Amino acid sequence: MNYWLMKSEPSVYSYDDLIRDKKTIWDGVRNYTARNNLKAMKKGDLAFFYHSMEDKAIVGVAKIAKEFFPDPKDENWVAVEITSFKKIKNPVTLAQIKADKRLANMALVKLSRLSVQPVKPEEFDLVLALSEEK
DNA sequence: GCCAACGTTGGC
DNA sequence: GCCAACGTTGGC
Repeated sequence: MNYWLMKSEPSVYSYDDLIRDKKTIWDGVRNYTARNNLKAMKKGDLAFFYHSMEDKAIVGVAKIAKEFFPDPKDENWVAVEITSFKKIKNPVTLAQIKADKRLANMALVKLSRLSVQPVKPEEFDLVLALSEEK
């Protein structure tokens, strides 16, 4: 199983929106690196849901429900379908991640503009552990 | 094929 | 609002 991180501006589409909708099509990705990551996703993979801009925090976990298919809006690109999986207890902020040496190599820090990025299993576990802390 | 100009993302 | 980082475009 692989782990991912997908970014969204909460004012556009938030994790609470995903909870309300149960599932959503993740389309509109127009970056080759991000597209390659979408294509590498397998059904059942888990992805952190990151709120950019206002929150700058990981707020939930989504599950890949459907592997890549052509983006309904532009078939040169691809989309996946995700479902809400788990809302994180305490959001893990970008500042927290940057402050933790063990997470300093996360793509979120290194490749700050990439909207769909891979997460290492140990990073995934660490972030979840951070979210359990007060 | 190089690279300058330009556009976009997203943190600060 | 600014600007750094980075991706894309287009002239040569």
